Amino acid sequence: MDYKTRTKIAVILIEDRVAVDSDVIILGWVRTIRVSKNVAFVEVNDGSCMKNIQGVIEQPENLPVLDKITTGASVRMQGRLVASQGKGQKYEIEVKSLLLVGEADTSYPIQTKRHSFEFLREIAHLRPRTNTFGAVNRVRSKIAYAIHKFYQDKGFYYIHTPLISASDCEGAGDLFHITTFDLDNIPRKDGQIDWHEDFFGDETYLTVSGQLEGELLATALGDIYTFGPTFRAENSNTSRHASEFWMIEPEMAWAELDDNMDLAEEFLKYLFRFALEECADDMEFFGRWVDKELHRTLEGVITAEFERCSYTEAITLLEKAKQKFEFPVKWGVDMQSEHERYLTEKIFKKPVILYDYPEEIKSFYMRVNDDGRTVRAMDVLVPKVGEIIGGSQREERYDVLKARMEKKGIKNLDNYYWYLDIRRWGSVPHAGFGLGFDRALMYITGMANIRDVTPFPRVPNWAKF
RNA sequence: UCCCCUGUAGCUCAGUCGGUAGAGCAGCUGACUGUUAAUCAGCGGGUCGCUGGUUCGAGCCCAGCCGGGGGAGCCA
Repeated sequence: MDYKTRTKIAVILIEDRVAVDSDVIILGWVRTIRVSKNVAFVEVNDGSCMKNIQGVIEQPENLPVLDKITTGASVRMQGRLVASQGKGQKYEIEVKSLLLVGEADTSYPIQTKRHSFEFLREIAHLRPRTNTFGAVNRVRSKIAYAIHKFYQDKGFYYIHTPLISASDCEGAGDLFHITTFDLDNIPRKDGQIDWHEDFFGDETYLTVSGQLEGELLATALGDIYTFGPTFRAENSNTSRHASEFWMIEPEMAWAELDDNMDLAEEFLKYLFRFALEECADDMEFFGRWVDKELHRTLEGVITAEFERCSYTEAITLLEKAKQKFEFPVKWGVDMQSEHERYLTEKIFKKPVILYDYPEEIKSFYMRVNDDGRTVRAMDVLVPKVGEIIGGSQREERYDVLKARMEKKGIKNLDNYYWYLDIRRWGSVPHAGFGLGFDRALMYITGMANIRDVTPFPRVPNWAKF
């Protein structure tokens, strides 16, 4: 059987680059088949696009293999591309040859009907063959590409920060330990675990962020971005949290908070527009079946000028609001998602960038304002989700940073000598932010659960496949 | 981790007052059809999440455990 020659369905149905009457070979999986005495229809999908192509067989009795061709089977279909006689598709294939490559018996779990996302999660090895998950994975790939294109076109360098980290205080959540110790026989010294005996001669973790290393590269290359996996051992059981997820973290030298805001706004708009323009077919599917408001929501972000509002102003606005909140509002408290969503959905009705948060509720590395009470942090809030980006201008003054780290109770400051060193020699103002890739994808596709935009999600109690 | 909901056929679900189970879809067989969530007829299909308790009798009531969903917190 010849697998080398084939025409992808997207080339026929999306790009419309194949002339009628051409001979084509399709390699793909049968989505559904209808056989009757005088005519049979086989719908094949090859993953190149949302759409199936329909093969028409005029004399089914001459093709006994049709008995074995069932939903889920892989086939090689050869024939002439013709304008369809039926409704619902522009082209179809007059089948000359139909070969069964891999049969699918009746236990194939994906049926020609709607399945719940919960069920499909349990068969994550097969769900990419469904319409929804085919679309999710295609868009995921395109958006990953768009991220690189956006930054590369701006002259940012893509850097790889380590996934294995020895700093236990990068700021966020619980960490996964990594070790080569025999867990039944862990070396101890004076009652304590003796990490010197471990693989790296030190206690190590999976990283929770590439930011600190990103700063090191930004203060040499100028503008950089990271795009890679991160790991959090938080016992979070929500639709928005995964234990392993991908994050984009740009970092710019010679930049202050307003530059950071400009970049974040431009970046989000670029990604959303890219999805609408480059994934039109898949996006149309999401708009029809997953979230009817999707296009309006994304267009709203693309066309809006993001509101910029200080934390202090936002608190004042929330205090004046008639809305009753579960968590009371008061200067100094961290913003709850109900507050964030009220600001972006009710007060401004568009994306909002909040900035200058109280020093006490934000991380050690954020630049302290002249008032001494606030730091140059920013969160980008969007309707329907709330916070989608978090970032800051970094503290570039050595003494101020060191004092703040001590104040925040960071032990073993010596472990961070390298982070402080870039402030000792040739320090520059710099700023950056983090965007959760999977969360951005949720926003773009309208999918409500992070487990359904990640091909093989890792969450508490689930690391299958 | 906390609060609420939930677990019955391959899938989605119903199951009344406690009397050992039913539908639609899928599958199989046949008929029919330029069909496209095809249609029509027939057939097969169950450790009611697990363990224990109450009861003459438990899918149903009680307890514990396990799984799933939604919300909250933490965050991206």
